[in-house]
Amino acid sequence: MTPEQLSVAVREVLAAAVDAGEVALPEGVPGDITIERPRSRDHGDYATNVALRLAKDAGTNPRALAELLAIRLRRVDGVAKVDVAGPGFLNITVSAAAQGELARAVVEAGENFGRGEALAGLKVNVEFISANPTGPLHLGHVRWAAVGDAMARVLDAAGAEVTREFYINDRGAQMDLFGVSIMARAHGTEVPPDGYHGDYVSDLAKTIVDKHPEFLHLTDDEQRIAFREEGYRLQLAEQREQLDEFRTHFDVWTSERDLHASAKVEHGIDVLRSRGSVFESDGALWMRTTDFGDDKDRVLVRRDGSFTYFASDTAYYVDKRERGFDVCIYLLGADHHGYVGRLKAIAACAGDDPEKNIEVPIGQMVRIVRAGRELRLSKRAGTMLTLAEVVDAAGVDPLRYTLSRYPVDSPLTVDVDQITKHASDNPVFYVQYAHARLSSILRNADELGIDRKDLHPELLDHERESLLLGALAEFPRVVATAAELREPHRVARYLEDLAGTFHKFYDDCRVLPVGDERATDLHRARLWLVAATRIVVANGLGLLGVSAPERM
RNA sequence: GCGCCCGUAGCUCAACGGAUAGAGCAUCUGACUACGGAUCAGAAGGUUGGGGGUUCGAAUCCCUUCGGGCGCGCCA
Repeated sequence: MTPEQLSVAVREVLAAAVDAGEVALPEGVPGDITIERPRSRDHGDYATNVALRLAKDAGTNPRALAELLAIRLRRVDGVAKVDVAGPGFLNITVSAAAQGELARAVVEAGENFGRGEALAGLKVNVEFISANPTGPLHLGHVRWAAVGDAMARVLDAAGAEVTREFYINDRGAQMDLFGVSIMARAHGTEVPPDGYHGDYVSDLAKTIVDKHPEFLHLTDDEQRIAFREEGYRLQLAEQREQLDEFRTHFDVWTSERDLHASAKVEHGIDVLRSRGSVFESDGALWMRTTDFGDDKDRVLVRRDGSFTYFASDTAYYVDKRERGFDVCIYLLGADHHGYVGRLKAIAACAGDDPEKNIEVPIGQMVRIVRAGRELRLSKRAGTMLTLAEVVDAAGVDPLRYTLSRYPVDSPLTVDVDQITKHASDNPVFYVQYAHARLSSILRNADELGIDRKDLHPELLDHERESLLLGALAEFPRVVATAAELREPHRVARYLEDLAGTFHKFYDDCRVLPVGDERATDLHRARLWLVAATRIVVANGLGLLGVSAPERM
């Protein structure tokens, strides 16, 4: 019996009580009845606070209402016990047979277990990282690579149609500065103070000169462009390669230049003009974002006729909506949170609902500590820790896991020594180990020739079996909640809890026969449970883009 | 100055407005001649920064105050 089924049962019980005239609910029977897993085992398998919530409407006290509902609830098939506790909670214990059936359901659903329809029909665009192509991706970007990808996977699992998108900021002054910096290195001259000083610029210069020695003989103006363009090409290719290795794949790469080249910027401005949000002043073209909560109006076209970065943003949003996305998610770092107001204003100016069509979760910065001291990452100063370096040192799985197990709106401190040298402390191994153990049991069962033909769910009545089944039943709700709240870290936390519940079960409940012992129905029932648990662990790790190893 | 985010165990962090605030790491004590000890059992560790308020119930919502991070360009 799953929480979903229980929720339905409670609603039916309420309706029946109303029909029987035992209780009056002027506001009707609520559709959303909360069934939760109580923290304490003493409070049953499930608990609901309906009586607390409805007492006022029913004009009675919560405990009396709870007692009344308990009587009917006890008659529901699969319900073993109902207690009224505390201020009026209903604590429900499910029968082992009803609970054990879940093992079969999970095994039959396989990799689809946990997937749902909560967000079915919703077209979602998730944009993240969107780094400038003027340097390697660094640890600061990696959090969004891990979280953004996990978010996309979770949204997909909840039924949404998801597109992962990377916006390439390949226009503007910083690109020229990048070109000039490479050129300086190629000639062995000083990089300008506000240029890019990292060692990688020298490497780029060398690579480019080796390949294109003729660049050095071009005019200065030609060289600036040649080095800029070649550097751009190499750097973008490197970013893609590193993200590929990090198992973060984008469906769409949109270049800011392309928005301009394809006249989408003009089109975007036209769209907003037609909605009356564009005006001219001081020889510049503006968007009246203050109509929608922005703290100041924004310039689209400068007095000299050139487009601002904001114009690209505007056009980009219009373009996304014209491509049919219902929701555009921009995962930004806290250093960009000043954009939230204007992005929301863009949506509003375009006639959309800024509360619905656009979401801008702000990820707090990753503080990076090494040997007790904070590292400051700066691309221009050249002090950074690249994605490639950290992946080499820590491995993709531990890194992805570490970065996606925290909510993005909390600042995160990563100790580089911790994540590299002491990788075995990482909770990812606790979860992966559970998967390896589960796989091992299933392998051994195969070798012993034990099948799982008949499931006798009522035999799974050990407390640890019950806890494990209860944990498995939570998975679909965890996925749905993670998707709705855009909080993939919930999946990681759930997996740690599930792995712990499994390890405890393993410790107390022998799964396979010992020695010459014959396989009993209990062995087989536990094997079903093991098979189901393995599936859920694997599915959960998959949502985080972390591998589920059969052996470690 | 204005705005956004954060403040929870020694450290890193959890906790759809729910019951006795939980994990991991670190510390201490135990458990392998049976399915993987990368595990398990247990101990210790807290005025959820402070103060008000809302209600059956607040770490969570509101106000206030203190502390930390970040942002406020016709830059990108």
